[in-house]
Amino acid sequence: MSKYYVTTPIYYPSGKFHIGTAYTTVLADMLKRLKVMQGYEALMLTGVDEHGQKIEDKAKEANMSPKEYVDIQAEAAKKLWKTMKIDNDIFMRTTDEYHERAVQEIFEKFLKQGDIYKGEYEGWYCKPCESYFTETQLVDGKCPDCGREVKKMKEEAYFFNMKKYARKLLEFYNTHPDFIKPEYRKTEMINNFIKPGLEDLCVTRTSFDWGIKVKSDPQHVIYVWLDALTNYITALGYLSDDDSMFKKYWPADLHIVGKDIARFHLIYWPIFLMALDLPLPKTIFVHNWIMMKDGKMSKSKGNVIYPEQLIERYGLDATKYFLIREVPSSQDGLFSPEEFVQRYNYDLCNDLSNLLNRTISMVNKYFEGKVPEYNGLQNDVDEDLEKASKDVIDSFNREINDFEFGNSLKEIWNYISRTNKYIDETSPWALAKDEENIEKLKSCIYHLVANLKEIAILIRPLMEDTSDNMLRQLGMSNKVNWDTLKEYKDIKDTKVIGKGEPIFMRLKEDEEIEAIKNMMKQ
RNA sequence: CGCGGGGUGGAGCAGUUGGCAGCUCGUUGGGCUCAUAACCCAAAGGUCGCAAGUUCGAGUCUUGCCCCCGCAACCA
Repeated sequence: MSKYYVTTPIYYPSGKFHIGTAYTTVLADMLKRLKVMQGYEALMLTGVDEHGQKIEDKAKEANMSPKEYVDIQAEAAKKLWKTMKIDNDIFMRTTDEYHERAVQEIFEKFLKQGDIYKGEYEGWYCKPCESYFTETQLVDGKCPDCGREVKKMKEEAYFFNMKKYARKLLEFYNTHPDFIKPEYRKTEMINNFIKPGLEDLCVTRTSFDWGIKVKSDPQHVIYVWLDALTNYITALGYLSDDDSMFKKYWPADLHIVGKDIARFHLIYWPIFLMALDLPLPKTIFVHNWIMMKDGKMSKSKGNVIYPEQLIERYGLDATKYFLIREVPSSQDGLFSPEEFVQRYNYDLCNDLSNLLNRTISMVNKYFEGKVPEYNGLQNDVDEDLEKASKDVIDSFNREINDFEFGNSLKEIWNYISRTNKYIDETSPWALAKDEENIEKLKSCIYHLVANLKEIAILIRPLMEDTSDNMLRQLGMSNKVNWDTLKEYKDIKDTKVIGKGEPIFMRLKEDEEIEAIKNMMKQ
């Protein structure tokens, strides 16, 4: 059995997770479930990155110790993923003892190898905020957080020698075309960072405490990336007593990351791995953001939407559908109340839910609920429909392999439309009027049911509840996998439920748009 | 001359190796009645950012210019 290891980043829990975080996680979850259905031994990792200055500050604000604060945040994250039925196998916390120990060991190894050296970090320091900023981060030469004067300061710090690996990294890029998706992210990295010459990365700080201490120099705390990125291997038990998982699952098949942290994953992470002499992940997929109509989500703009809000009102599957459907790989996706309600109504209610409903109604009306067996190509359009039923599987796979996840859904929905059209082409209500057309009618109904079953399987990695619901109404078992798709003609002894239940009810557009707008103001 | 992405009918977007400009929504007209005023068909609507060039032929290639967005290194 082949393995598949997919990861999300470990999120920084300094606040509530918004819809962008949910997007990444839903995507990873969908791919994991897809691989499981396809017979892989799939493993999904997500988690939280709990160290750093900002957490320390937030904890102080809340009158807690950093550990107390992150305990609460980690629970909140777990709860959200539970609500979203995310099927992650591991929930990583960087405060876990085995992680801290491994990171310390990695640090010492790098030090010994000469990859890490002691130097001086120089930057613009804001005393009240106790933070360093880079030249470009400053706003009008002042602190971007509090607006006060900043001072150029130096502190002792350890650096990772990135330059040493620059050529090797570039060579790896060139010999592994699938390493970075989409391709233009690679170009961006090469032009912006590698070609001008990599700067060494500062990997420790002394200006705060909340972090993993350097073993040989405990005044220093290991800073962000060396701590965070290594979670992908420590989560599997790298450098622990039991590294069987690591042996089995590393290298990762896919890291999913947002464009904001592309640089760290595309440059620093591979270099760390090279320094550890470990194989590199097969693919790192950089996804774009979900933007609000008036730009980036921010509390001050009053345009933040939280996944819980949408789930509570519209259900999990509808929320997940929207997320995956709306973010293209070439640019940012757009969230707006209008878009959300329209997708819900058009795609989920009109196209999908209604197709199931009208089909079940006809099976009952014409065959007392019993699905006729396959009887060949009776109607003129049957051949064309069956071809579509094969094509949709290919196009779905193609889009998934191209990392065009939104398009993969589009392909399924095209197929749903094709099936709706088939009803008009065959006009079963007309066929039912004449006993002579009984074989045609049987064929029509059979094809409709077969298509719906196929659709239920195709959407299953993303929308399991909906898939279950569809199969139940069709009178079928939900014990299905990707191979079940091959059994298009094999439906037998099946009785649909007596009265179809809408899986998605049409929303009143104006009301719901208003409702979502209100959510965003909270 | 920092780097990358984008500028296509009212809105949001597709357009692989150059070959009659597509999709979804909206609009207008029609069909159907199995279904959730749903579903199906048809029509109207674009000088494909601007200009020049290569070519029998360019949204698609070349050059120049104009807009919008992101990145520009230690902030997840």
